[in-house]
Amino acid sequence: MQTLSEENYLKAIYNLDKQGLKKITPTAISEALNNNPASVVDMLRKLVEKKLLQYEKSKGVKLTEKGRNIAILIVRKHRLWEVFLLEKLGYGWEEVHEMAEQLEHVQHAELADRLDKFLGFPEYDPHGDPIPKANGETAVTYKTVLAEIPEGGSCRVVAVKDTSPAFLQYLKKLDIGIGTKITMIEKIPFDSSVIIKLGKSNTTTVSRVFAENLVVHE
Amino acid sequence: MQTLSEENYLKAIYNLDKQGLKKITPTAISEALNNNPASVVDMLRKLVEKKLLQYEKSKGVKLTEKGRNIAILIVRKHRLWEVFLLEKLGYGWEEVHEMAEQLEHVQHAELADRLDKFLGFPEYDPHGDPIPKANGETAVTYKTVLAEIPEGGSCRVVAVKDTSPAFLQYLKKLDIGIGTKITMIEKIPFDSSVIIKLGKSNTTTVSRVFAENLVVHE
DNA sequence: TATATTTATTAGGCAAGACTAATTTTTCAC
DNA sequence: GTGAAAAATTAGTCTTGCCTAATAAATATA
Ligand SMILES: [Mn+2]
Ligand SMILES: [Mn+2]
Ligand SMILES: [Mn+2]
Ligand SMILES: [Mn+2]
Repeated sequence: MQTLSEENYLKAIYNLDKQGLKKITPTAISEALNNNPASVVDMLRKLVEKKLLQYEKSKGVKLTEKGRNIAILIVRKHRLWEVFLLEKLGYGWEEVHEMAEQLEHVQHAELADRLDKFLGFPEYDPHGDPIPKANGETAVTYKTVLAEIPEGGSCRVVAVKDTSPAFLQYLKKLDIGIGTKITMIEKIPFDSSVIIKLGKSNTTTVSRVFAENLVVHE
Repeated sequence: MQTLSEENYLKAIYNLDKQGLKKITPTAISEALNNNPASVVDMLRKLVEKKLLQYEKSKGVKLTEKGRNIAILIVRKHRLWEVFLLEKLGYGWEEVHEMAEQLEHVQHAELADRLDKFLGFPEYDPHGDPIPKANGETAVTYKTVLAEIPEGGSCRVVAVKDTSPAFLQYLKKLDIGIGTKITMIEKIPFDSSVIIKLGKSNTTTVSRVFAENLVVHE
């Protein structure tokens, strides 16, 4: 059994790995958890002791099979609870993440599977992230962001990278959600803002930061 | 905002009060929480500081309005989550309490009300305990236990006092649940065991401890 | 390669929440 | 009312998880 804090470290490390970070360092982890590298070093020692990860200064941090399984289960629970909160309790997609951060730590052997079944085995969470299956398999995450689409190209929104209420509320205001079709009209060289067209409606200009946090496909 | 530990103290004190204990002492609280009176004294100091309760050695502990409201909300969430786990996820009544102990601490202003609505505003939890309403009102709890029914008298199960899996599994085995009709056949003076009849089926003998943990009405 | 900068680690502390072992109060019994 | 027993409180520790400051190690840079 792990503490809540240990679970959050495992999840953070798992996510950094999924994001493609090749060398996972104490500093990277401390940035993800918004705490101090010294605290991370303490905790890494403890997690190595518990055989949940390996740490060599040259290679960085690697989860063991056991550590990764725990991390996957937490992510699975997190995303399933987000679906529950949105679909069953009617919360908005900008509200569910914070509660899921608490719910993901609720412990019971069958909980994830029962929730999964109750929700009808959803494949994606409200932010477009794939929900790991009971056997631990996870669909590949799309990595292309709107900023990478060439002028004239078009795509559909498949996920958001940033799940902060600020970003999600802005998307809601622009009427952009998972599945929305976007055409890249023009890229402004000065500050990398982009002009896009939503469906067949009017065009909008969004910032570089915006365009780098919207995950698209096609 | 309170810590998880503070919430558990408030809930324990609220429950002792509901059970009719006139003077709530550090020892009583430590027994409810399965910890040490010395720890309780530390925490009481902190909760007095936060104006969540008052403590005078002569009168014992009393929750303030603020403290009681927090306690009621925790109990409300606990019981609503129990209904959710039983009705929506299909758990048994002996399994839900442990998870509800975790879920009751999930924080969000609207959570209890949304859950309540989703569940169809249930009045009682799986163990027969009344679910506090959004405005804080709570139906009176029945207090008569099976042991108090006179020979020849009959009654219906309305709740269980003990919610441990051991007791609930035993009840399940005896096919006793909320609503089951029981007739008191005989009380054995020697050890206060009682012989009861379930519905119109056969008779069974149960212990004094058993008879004191089954709440009945009529 | 030597120096500057960044990163990692160690050392020393702090707050929360619990515990054990005194010690002081209260309560009970006679 | 006195002495014994029970309850409450205090004192002193421990663990977890975090922090800051100091030091050591690794990287970059010139
Ligand atoms: Mn989330
Ligand atoms: Mn999500
Ligand atoms: Mn319960
Ligand atoms: Mn209950």
